[in-house]
Amino acid sequence: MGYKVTSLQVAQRAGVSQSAVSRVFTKGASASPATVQKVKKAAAELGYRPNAMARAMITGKSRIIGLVLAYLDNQFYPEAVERLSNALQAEGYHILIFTVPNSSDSIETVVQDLMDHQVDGIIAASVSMSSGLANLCHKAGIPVVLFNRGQPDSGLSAITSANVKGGYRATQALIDAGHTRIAHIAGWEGSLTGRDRQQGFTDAMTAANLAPIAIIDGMFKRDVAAQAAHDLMHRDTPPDAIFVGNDHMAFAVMDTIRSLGFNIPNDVSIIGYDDVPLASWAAYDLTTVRQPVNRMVEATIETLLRQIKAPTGETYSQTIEIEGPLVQRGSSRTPSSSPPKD
Amino acid sequence: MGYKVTSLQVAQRAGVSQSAVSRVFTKGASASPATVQKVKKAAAELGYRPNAMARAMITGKSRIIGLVLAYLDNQFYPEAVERLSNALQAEGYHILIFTVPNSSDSIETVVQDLMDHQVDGIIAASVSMSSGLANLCHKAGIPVVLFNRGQPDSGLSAITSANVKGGYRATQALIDAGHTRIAHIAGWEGSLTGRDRQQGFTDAMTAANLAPIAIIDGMFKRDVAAQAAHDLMHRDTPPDAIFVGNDHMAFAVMDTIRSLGFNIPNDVSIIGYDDVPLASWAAYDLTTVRQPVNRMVEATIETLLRQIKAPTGETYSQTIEIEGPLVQRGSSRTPSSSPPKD
DNA sequence: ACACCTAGTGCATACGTTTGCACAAAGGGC
DNA sequence: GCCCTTTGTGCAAACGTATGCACTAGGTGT
Repeated sequence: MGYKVTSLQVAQRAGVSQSAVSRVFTKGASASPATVQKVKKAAAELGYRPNAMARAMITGKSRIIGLVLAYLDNQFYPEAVERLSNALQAEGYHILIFTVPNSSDSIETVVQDLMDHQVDGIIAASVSMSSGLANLCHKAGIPVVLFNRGQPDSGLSAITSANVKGGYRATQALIDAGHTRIAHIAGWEGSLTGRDRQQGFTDAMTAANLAPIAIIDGMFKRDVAAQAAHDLMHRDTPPDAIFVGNDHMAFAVMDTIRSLGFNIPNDVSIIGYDDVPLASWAAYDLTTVRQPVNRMVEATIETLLRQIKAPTGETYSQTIEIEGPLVQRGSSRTPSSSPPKD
Repeated sequence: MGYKVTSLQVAQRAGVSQSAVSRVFTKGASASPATVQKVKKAAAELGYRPNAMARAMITGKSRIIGLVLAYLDNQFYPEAVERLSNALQAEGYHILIFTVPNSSDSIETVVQDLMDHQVDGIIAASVSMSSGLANLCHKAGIPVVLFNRGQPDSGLSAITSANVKGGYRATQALIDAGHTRIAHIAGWEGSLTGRDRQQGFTDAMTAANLAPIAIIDGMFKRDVAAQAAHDLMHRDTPPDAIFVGNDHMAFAVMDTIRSLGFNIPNDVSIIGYDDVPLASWAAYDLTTVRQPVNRMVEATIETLLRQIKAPTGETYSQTIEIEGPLVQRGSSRTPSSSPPKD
């Protein structure tokens, strides 16, 4: 029996007008204590709750925000999703979720889908948007925030960690520990995130007057990274340290290297990026650069809501970089644990 | 400039009525080739797309389904979410996502929220619904499918793996390998999933005429399971095998046991449940009972859509149990790798 | 040529809400 | 007791679409 109870039914049961009912349930509207009580009573008896869709249609605000993300196997994202979800829930928003392969054509249709649903805003996690698409959103007045993936001159807001600095810091730690044959298995070079971390790597190497043993694109994928690690360790002079573009790949790298009979960190030091929960588990105990998820989420939501609440036309797009510390664990040597140099 | 273009504007530009436009975009309605062409042209020029909310309001079908889930740190769920999302997307549905702590009061408000949004159906992953809540959904004509968590006489559809049989199978494998001092760190005893797996465990033990060393409630939580493992291994006669209620806990158990100086599987065999991706990674190489996510997702969606499409009033609730094999890996001994008995 | 059916179209209404407007009642300052 | 402000109320018009109904045009069978 799919009976749906409307404000009108509540109204006549409470002996007031339909508008009165609406006002009781619209926060910010005024109603006398007497009406409020009558209406609430009638509503409770009938089990009435305002229809969010009808409300959305008239106000033009759906209180739904679209979340599109590329990877879910990288442990960083489930955590981010959970936090985003909770934070937005607290603000009275809901999340329409989309997972898309990282190809630019499918994201196009997804964003269109989102716009059809009148979402109030879009959070795009680790996906790139064509400038045409960005324009489309802008025209439709839908704010977009890029999460964990900047995009140079898109005019889009973006929240990332300080990837260049983080990459630098990780590499510097390897150098400080006395490593000289250092390789980098990079994040996907098609992403700014990957390129920035790599930039930090080369900056640090150059500053230390060291030449990288190798830089290989790991595509943010386990299997690609594993293959890269395999190749690296089979060189005539294998690296004694590897900075990997994110934790997700670093785990694959560690698995591979160990299976080849090498010891971590005695033979090779490994440093990752993200500090996902798994990094701290004993089986990996991975040294890594922390991405402060909670602060990134806070910044994302604040940026998004500010844009949503802004008077139409005005645009407050902003890009924020959040720094995270290097978390020293057992997968990499420290200066004191290194063999004495010269 | 948040200009929104409506079917009416398209209509007058194409020189037809608003109804005509609607019919062109409503699949199943009829329009002459000439009108179709005129309308499509005008629509393209204006960048028109039908407003999903308005459409939802009039048809009563939002093509949105609500997904509520409790854990996201257990790797099983991100995978499930991704698959559910993709499959539903293919059917033209969208997912409104909610993460809730596993307390019955908060799920109440969440489901209410979902109903306010006129979702066409609800998928509840690993959360329990009070019978009152189940009734509410039934009255509102909103089908509910429980994913990976059955609920005895709720009248709700449920898709689970064959937990009793799975638990039995895992335990039997330990017995076959020659273990005699077997313990069980159970899933949360407040969940049917946890209880069923435990049932399988005790069944197998009884059948083999063995007494469990211990059964401890791990609550599906890493820290609780770790503590349990710690306690177990500090007993006078520690277990030589542990069946853990799910992989997520099993990893914590392995970390703990190894840190105490024991070898897996020489000192202790470990078997988990789920076969999440991480289970196959070299660092854990965990023997486990596979839950076939893809088939569970298929079944979930099929069940849900069938109920959605069913004529109102009729109810096709069904519960499906899907069997999964034991995946033998390195964390547990096999009969041949065991020391010879007698 | 007549009756008949079919496909396509426009008109108008409905979905369930919010909100501007007009107005009534009540309260406050002299 | 009068005027002015405030507060609460109902009426009616939106929001953007789908769809039953009546109607026209064109085609088919005899």
